[in-house]
Formats: sequence, C-alpha cells, structure tokens
Amino acid sequence: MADASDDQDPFFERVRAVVAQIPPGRVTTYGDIAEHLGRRGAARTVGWALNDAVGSGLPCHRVVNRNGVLTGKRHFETPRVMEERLRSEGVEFVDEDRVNLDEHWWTPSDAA
DNA sequence: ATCTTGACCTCTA
DNA sequence: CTAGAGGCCAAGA
Repeated sequence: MADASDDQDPFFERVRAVVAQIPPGRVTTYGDIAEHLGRRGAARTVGWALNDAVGSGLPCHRVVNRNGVLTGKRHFETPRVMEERLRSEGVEFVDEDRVNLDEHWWTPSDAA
C-alpha cells in the first residue's frame, strides 16, 4: 500500500478534521475553515465536504455561513435537526435561521 | 473529456 | 445602500 491511492488529504479530509473538532456550543464558518486550509475562496468546497459528511458523524450543524445563517439546514435529514441540535447545545438564535456568532464563534485556531 | 451545479465569500459599480 | 460578477474545489450527467 505504498501507492499514490491512499492519499486522503486533498480538502475533504482536512475539512472533516476541523469540523470534527468543533466543540459543542460553538459555531464556525465555511470561510474560516477554507481560509485556515489555505483556500480563501474555497468556501464552496467546504460545503461539499459537509454534504458527504451528513450521516458521517460530523457535527455539520455547527457550521454556518458568514452571517451565522444555517444555510445547510436544508441538506440535513430534516431542517429541524440543525436548529434543534444547536439549541440543545446552548447556542442562541438571533433570528429564525441565524445564530449568535458573537457568542459562539469558534475558529480552527481555537482547537487544541 | 466537457459543462453545470453546489451548504460560500469578497470585490466593484 | 443594493445589485452583479468572479473565484475556488469537487462531483454528477
């Protein structure tokens, strides 16, 4: 297994690693993750990674857009899951689909 | 192999 | 202030 086939470090794997390290009660943004990985405008790709992460055990509900809006709630099993989960963790909502980033903003650099 | 879509962000007019 | 376009990476048809 020393072939160039087991290299799982493109972008997907890295995004998942970061999202998996998001502590409860905290929220992060796509742009922050992308920027932390070295890609500033690759925020879209981050979402793609989560698209495959749904059901993989990743707390994708803790990832919101720059405005703190639960953009990806529609991709969940049920749009309600995302909101219910965040609320269950102690996250406060300033709007129907907007969380208080000023109170629960977590960054990849805050890990460890 | 090519084109389109996709859970985004940022800049410029 | 609002509106429009560009850029990034990956997967599906």
